Amino acid sequence: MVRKPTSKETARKPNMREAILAAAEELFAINGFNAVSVRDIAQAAGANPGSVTYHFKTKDGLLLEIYQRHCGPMNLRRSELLAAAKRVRDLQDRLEAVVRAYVVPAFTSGSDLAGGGARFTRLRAVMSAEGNEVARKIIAQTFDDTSHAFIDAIHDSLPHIPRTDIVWRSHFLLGALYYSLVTPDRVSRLSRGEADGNDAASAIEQLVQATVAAFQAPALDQAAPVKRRPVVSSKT
Amino acid sequence: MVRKPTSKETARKPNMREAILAAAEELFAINGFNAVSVRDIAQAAGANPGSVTYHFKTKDGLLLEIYQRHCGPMNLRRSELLAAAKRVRDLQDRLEAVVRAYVVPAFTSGSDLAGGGARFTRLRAVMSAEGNEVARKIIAQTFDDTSHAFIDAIHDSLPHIPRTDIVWRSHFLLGALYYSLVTPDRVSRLSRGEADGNDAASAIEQLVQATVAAFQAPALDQAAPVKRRPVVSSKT
DNA sequence: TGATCTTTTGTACGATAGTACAAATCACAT
DNA sequence: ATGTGATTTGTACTATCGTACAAAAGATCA
Repeated sequence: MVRKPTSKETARKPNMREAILAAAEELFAINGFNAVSVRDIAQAAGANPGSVTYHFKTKDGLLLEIYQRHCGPMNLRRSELLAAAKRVRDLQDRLEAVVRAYVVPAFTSGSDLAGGGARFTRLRAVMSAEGNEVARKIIAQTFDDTSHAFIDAIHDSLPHIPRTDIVWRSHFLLGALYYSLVTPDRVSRLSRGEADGNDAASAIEQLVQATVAAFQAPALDQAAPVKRRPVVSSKT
Repeated sequence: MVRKPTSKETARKPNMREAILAAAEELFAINGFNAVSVRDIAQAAGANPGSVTYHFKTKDGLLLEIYQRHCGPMNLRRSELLAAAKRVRDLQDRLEAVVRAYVVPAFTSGSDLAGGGARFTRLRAVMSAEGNEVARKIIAQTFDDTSHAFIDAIHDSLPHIPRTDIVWRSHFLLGALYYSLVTPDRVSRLSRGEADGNDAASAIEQLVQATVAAFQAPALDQAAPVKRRPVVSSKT
C-alpha cells in the first residue's frame, strides 16, 4: 500500500502534545522530577492523565522528550558562538568570548522555543542534583562533547594553565551557572535588594567577569601538592 | 517526687535513633528527599518503619532533625575560622583565609560527626535544588547570617569592589561548592582521569584558588551596563 | 518480682503514584 | 454522510506512599 504521509503522519494536532511538554518542563524545572506527578502535569496542561501516557508512554519518556527537544538547538547555538569566539585574535578577549559562548545559551532561548533556555538549564540543574537516571545518561552522551570543546578552547587561550585546573574551573562555572538559576532569590536577599538575582543580563555579566578571572588564576600545579591535609575523605 | 535524670533522660539507647538519622542523611544526600521513602530509611538503618515515626513523628521532622544536628557545629566552626582569618594582616592572604574558612567546613566534618561535613553539604545542595520547604526555611534563618558575615569579611579585604559584585561572586562560590559535591564524577570524566573529583583536598584547593581570583576581578559597576553586547555575529 | 515507662514491632488505613485500556470523540478523505 | 485512523477521556488496577496505633518487648526501680 502506498502511504501518503501528508498531514497525518506529522501529528495533525500537536497542540496538546506541546502543552504537555511545556507544562512538564516548567513543573520539573521548579519542583524536580519526583515531586511532580503525571496528574499534575496533565492538569497544568489542561489535558487528561491518559493523554500523557498516550503521547509519551511513560513519565521517563516525557523527560526524555524534553531533553531531546532542547539539546540539539542549544548545542548548535553553542557551537556557533564557540566558533565565532575562537576567531577572536586577542587572547584575553578570546577567553571572555569563549566563556560567554558557554554561558549565554544557557540563559537565553535555545532557538525558537520561547525563553526556554533558562528554564531548560534549570531543569538540568535540578535533575543533576536529584541524580535522575534518564538525565544522567543523556547529559553524559550529549553535553560532554560540548564541554570538551569548551575546555579545549579555554586551554588554547591559557596555554600555561594545566588542563586539570581548567576542568575544575569549568566545573565550578557550571555549578555557579546552575545555582544562579536554581536559587536566584538568594542573590536578591543577600544583597538586600541591591541586586536582582532574576535578571539574566546581570547574572551573565557577573558570571562571565568572575569566571574569566577564575580561569586566569595562577595554576596550582605541583607547588604544595596537598599530600594529606586532614580533610576527611568524602566516602567511606 | 525528686527526679534523678541519670541515664534515663539522656536517651538510654540512642543507637537506633542515631542509625536512622545517619541512614536518612545518606539517602537524602544521594537521592533527594522525595525519592527516598520512610521504609527505605528504616531498612537501611535496620529499623522498623514505625520506629521512624516514633522518633521523628514525620518525614519532615526527620529532615529537620538532620539540619539541627549539623547547623550548629558547622556554623561554629566557620565562625572560629572566620575570626582567625580576619586577623590575617596581609589583604591578599586574608582574602584567601576567609574563603578557606568558608569552604573547608563544608567539605570536612562539622565536629564529632564522622565525615559528615561533605555529606551534609551535599544534602543541602540537593534540598536546595529540590526546593524543599523545610530546608528552605532553616537555610534562610540559619545560614544567611553566616553568609553575611563572610560577605562583609570579603568586602573588607576588597574595599574597591561593590558589595553587589561580592554577593554575586559568593553566590557563584556556593554554587560551585555544591556542584562539586553533587557531581564529582564529572570532574574525573572530563579530565579523562587526570583529576579526582572525589578528592576533597583537591576540590578545596582548586575552589579556593579559583574563587580568590574571581573575587579579585575588576568590578563591573557602571562601565558598559550591558546594553547589547554583540555577543555573536554568526547566524548562518 | 511486679509496676511503669520507653522503645520496637506488626499491621492497617487512606491517599496517591504510574500506567493500562476500553469507550468516546474528533478530523478528514472519500 | 460515512468510514477510518488519530486522539482524548474516563476509569480502574496495582504498588507504594506517609502515618497511625495497638500490642509486644525491653529496661528500670520500688
